[in-house]
Amino acid sequence: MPELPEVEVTRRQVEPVLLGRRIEKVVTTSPSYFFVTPPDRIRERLCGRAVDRLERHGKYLLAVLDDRHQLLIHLGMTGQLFCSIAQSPRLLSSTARTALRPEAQREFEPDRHTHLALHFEDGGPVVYLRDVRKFGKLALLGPGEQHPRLARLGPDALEVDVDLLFAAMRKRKTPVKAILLDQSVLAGVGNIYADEALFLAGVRPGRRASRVTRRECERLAAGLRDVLRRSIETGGSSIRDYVSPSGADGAYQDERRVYARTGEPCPQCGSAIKRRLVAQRGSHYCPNCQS
DNA sequence: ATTCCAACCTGATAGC
DNA sequence: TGCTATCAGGTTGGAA
Repeated sequence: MPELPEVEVTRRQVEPVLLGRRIEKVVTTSPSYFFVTPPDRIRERLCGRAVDRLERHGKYLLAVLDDRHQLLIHLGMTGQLFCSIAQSPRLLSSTARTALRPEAQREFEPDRHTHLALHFEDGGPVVYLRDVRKFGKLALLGPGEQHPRLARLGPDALEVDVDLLFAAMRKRKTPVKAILLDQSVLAGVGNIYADEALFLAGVRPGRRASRVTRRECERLAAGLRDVLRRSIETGGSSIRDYVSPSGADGAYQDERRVYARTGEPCPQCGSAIKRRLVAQRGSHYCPNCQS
């Protein structure tokens, strides 16, 4: 699901759709794992409010309301935040999609996975939050309240600092990839971009963090910055469930060097990309270019 | 103090 | 065709 670039692309596209529009009606699904705050409270609280701004903290989105309450959104693995003028065929299952004629694919119809729909007084575009697996989270926070999950986040991965990264690696016998995925060290890096940055740095994901040199940390930091920035530029990765709020698929997956390319030739040396479990996550690397 | 691991869900796909 | 097993971009809380 969405990592930093996908969440940032979502934020940039959805914020202008939200700003200055009064919410008239809120539709939710039933209480579930997804709703940290019960859906009836969310409906009641959002009704009549407007969103002042949409912030991103790591992989979290935070909608700040005009009454200073805040709606915290995590997209989990399959979460999608988008609006009705940006329908996308990708929102349907592939089988359901192929059954539709192109002209019938345009209008998004809320389904059982659409856990939140915001309708506005102006009658304009509806904003939807959809999450098939319900690993995402929706929580309402009071004015000035900080959710413990946000409090634990490290600095944003776009501003990765070499010294900080290197310090986090010292004395840790855990794989370097586990450090990159640790949101309290760096906020926003997930499985795809961890693998991509490790490739650019020439470091295997399973290497002990304490064995990563300062020089390699510099390459890792640069790799992370490059990969995250470039992905935001191209609209994020759309490997499985992610679809940008505009409905266009992100294009970054075409630039992936190793992620989900098991068996394909390494773009640098041609060796077959390997896959193995590191830190309980599927990890991809070139056995020749990465040590 | 770290590291591991199951759990939260549903859907797509590979293999038989 | 259809069934089963495996795999998914995340995070947590508790066990080891």
